[in-house]
Amino acid sequence: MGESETNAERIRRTVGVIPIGRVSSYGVIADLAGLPGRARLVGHVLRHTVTPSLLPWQRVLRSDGRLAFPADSTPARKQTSRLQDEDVVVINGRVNMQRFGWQPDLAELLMKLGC
DNA sequence: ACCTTGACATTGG
DNA sequence: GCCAATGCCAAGG
Repeated sequence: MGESETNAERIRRTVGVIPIGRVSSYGVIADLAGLPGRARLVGHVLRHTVTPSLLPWQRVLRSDGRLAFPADSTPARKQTSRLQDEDVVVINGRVNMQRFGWQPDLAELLMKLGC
């Protein structure tokens, strides 16, 4: 029968495509996953993902480049650490999207997603 | 089934 | 740049 892939699965798959050393945003991931306007769902899915270590969740930021976690919270520090490990510069809980922001060509993404 | 909470985005003051 | 209002909708209570 038809596609039985859940929204959560599509979102996790899309997040997994963000290259090392680059970052994206909740809104962009939602769009690329075929769920326009549902950025909040992306955050929800990441928050409830049981195996976060298998996903590059640290590369997903707010549209303005700020981390979604409260500044100086434990998760924020962990995310910052993981980003710096891949040479992404984080200053004041924020990444320069102009420099590290990444957004694939839609056709290219669909290829990678196996469509 | 209703209400509140969120790892959000966009627009308008 | 900051704040409020809206739209969004799955999960938890």
